[in-house]
Amino acid sequence: MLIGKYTHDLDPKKRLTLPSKWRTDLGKKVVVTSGLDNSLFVFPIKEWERVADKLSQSGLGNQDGRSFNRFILANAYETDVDAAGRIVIPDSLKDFARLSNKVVLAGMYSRIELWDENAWNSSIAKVNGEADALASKLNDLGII
Amino acid sequence: MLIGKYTHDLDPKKRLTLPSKWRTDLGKKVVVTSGLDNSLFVFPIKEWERVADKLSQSGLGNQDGRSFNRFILANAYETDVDAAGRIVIPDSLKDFARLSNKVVLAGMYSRIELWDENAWNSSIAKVNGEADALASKLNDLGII
DNA sequence: GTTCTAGTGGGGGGAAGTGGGAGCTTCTCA
DNA sequence: TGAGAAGCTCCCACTTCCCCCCACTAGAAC
Repeated sequence: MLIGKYTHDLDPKKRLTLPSKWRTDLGKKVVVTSGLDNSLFVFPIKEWERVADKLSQSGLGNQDGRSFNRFILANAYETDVDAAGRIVIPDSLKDFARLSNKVVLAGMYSRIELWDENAWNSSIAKVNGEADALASKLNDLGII
Repeated sequence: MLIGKYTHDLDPKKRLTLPSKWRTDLGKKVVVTSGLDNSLFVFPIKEWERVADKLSQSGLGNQDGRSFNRFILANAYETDVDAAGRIVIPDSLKDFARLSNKVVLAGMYSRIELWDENAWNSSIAKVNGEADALASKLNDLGII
C-alpha cells in the first residue's frame, strides 16, 4: 500500500531513492510521467498498464480528452529500479516539476507523486488551515 | 473495543507503547495518520483499508479532492506493532501533533487518538466548562 | 513472598540512503 | 575516421539510523 510521505535527495546524477517500504509494491519497473499540480506521477508497471488502457479507450471524442492523453502518455518514461532502489528522473520531467535536490515522495495508494519540497510545503500549508472543512468532509464520507 | 484513556511515554526513539487492553483489537499492523484538532488517528489495518478505499474512489477530477487525498494519504504511516506492543511515530506526525514525551491515548471505539498531554488537558478543560451546552446538544440529537 | 505482566530503556547488527568510481556507449568536432 | 568529451549504468563504499532483541523495574495477582 503506497501511503506516507518521504523526503529524499535527487543526486547530481538525477537518481532518486525510493523508500524501502514501497519497493515490493512498486516492483522492479515503474513509469514516471507528468502529473497534476506540477507534480510527477510514478506508477508500478501493472498499475500503469491499467491507467494507459483506460486513457486510450476514452477521450478521443473531444479536444480536452485528447490533450490530456497526450499530456500523460507522451511524457511517460519507463525505467528500471536499480539494485539500490533508485530510479533516474529524465531532464524533461525534472524540469516540468521544477525539482531541485530535495524531492517529496507522497504515497497516493496506488501511485506515488513527486514534488519539489518547497512546492509541496506551500501546497499542503493551504490544506492544514482548513480543519473544519476537512472534518465535515470526513463525516460525509462516513470515515469518522 | 477501543475505549478508555491512557498516558504513556514517547521514548527518545519515538516509540509509543499501546495499552495491553487494546492489543488484540489493534492487531499486529496499524496505520497512524493526521487527525483533527492537532491529534493523530490510529486505525487497525482493517479499519484503515475501509477508509482508504473510500478515499481512492473519489477521483482525480477536482482540485479539492486531490488536496484532500494528499493530506490524508501522505500523512498516513503504516507500521508494525513490535514484540513489546509499541509503534514508532515518524517525525512528520510527531511534529504535526506537537507531541512531547507524554502522550495521551484516547479510545474512540473503532480507532484511537493520540494527543500531547498538555493539548489534551486544555481541550478537556474547555469541554468541562461547556458541559451544560454539550448536554443539551446531546439531548437534541437524541443520544442521552 | 513469589511470579507474572505491563511499561520502559538501551545495545548491536544490518539495512537504508547517499556518494563516487570504472567501464561502456554516444555524440561532436577536428 | 579517430580522439576527446559527455552521459549512462552498473558496482562498491561509507555513514546513519532503524529494528530486533534483551534487560530492568514497578505493580498486580495469587
